[in-house]
Amino acid sequence: MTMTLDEQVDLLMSGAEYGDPDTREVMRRELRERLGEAHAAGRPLRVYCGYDPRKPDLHLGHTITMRKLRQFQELGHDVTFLIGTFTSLIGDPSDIDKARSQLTPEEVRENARTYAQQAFKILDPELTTVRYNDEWLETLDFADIIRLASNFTVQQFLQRENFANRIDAHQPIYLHEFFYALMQAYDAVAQEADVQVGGQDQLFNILVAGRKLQQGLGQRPMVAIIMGESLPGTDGVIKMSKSQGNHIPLLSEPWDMFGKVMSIPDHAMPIYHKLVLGWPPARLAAWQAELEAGALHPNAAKLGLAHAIVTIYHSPEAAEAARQRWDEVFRSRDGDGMPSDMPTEVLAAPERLIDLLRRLGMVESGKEAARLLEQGGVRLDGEVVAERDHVVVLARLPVVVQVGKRRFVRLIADKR
RNA sequence: GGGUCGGUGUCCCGAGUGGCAAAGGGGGCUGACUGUAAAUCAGCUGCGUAACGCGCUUCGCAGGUUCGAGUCCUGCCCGGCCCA
Repeated sequence: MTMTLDEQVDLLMSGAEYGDPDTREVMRRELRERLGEAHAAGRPLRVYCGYDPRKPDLHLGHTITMRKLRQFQELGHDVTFLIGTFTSLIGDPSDIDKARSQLTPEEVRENARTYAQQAFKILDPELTTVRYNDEWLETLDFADIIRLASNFTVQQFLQRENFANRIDAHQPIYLHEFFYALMQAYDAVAQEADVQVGGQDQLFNILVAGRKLQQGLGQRPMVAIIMGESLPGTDGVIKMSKSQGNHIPLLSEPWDMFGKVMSIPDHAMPIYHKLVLGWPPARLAAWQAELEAGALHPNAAKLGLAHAIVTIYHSPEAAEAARQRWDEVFRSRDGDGMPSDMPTEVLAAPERLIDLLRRLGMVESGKEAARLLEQGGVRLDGEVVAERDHVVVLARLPVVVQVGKRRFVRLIADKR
């Protein structure tokens, strides 16, 4: 670790974005000061990033902040992976549907438990402290909260883009949403944080609420590292999020993960390399040049990306297997295009294909099955079945039922 | 509390004159094409059926008017805006 102070600052500030250059300069300067002081005092900085455990799984989009934490970790600082157990019990205010389904403490604990496991794909478990914010938030009483709230004006909160937009759009803003920011701000105070990492959606919570509250309570305001770019989802445009249905969970199975990565549009490949694989600019530029020169085929590039990502979250072996299966299923133009492994089900008596598909859960409804048959989306051993009344007889067994390109079931007469 | 505007196809956004299974997007699914599950083009996208016919269930909730209601009336619930 022979980086100079300025090199460290450059590294840690890379990817951070604040919407205006002045703020960036301030953060940069403060970070430099702190790093210098910490070094002189021989103590590491306290760095953290908070994650909301309401959703059962983290996805690739979350790894951007984790990689930033990792950088701090590698420079010897104390990293806390903070899990917002308390905040998530309240329910996300901006998401009205979800607000109704409040989680029990047990559910939150369960999610939280796997969260840390998932995070350790990026973070060093030895060097990471996992904490839960109910540790300090639960102890606050109403008087405490009023006192905390008195550090802010309503106008300060209304300036937040999120709220300002909703006022313009005539959408509701609930009072407790203000307290959400307040709670998150208190996280920083309780931990006496030196640095907090977050995404753009946390700009207000960290830069305004968190820093102001620390200052109001006599602490030195922390340095905010707000990651500028967010990862687009599988559609290639909209920020990855579970509610958009375009996310790639860290816990997804190798084959699923591989396929999801393959489904991103070509134009999203560079940002995936940058944000998910964490490629430095030089390497990224070289890769892009190769691509543009035609030396690297886009399909090969994407296969490489999918392989690399599955390798990180599973293993090289799993990535290799997924890739092979991909070739089997999609690359063989005239082959049968079937994966080597697929679920097996028993057919004990002749059954109408429509009923069969529904029974196996390969379609949602009989209507859908009928539609798929009409459109030529259903195959038996690779042959399109068009008659909607087709009956699968026992003499055909074993037979592979295929719906669309990716749903396969092998039908057999009976188990063993 | 008063006035006013609004809540639409259980993914989202959004048209809708009393005849509507309800326009149009997005998303999703299927097919063609290809370099992939990309792009492009086409079709489909409430459920059940002995099924191109019949039935059932949908427009915040509950009633009512009507041969017939998303559309009209009444009450309630939930939101925006203005006033207090």
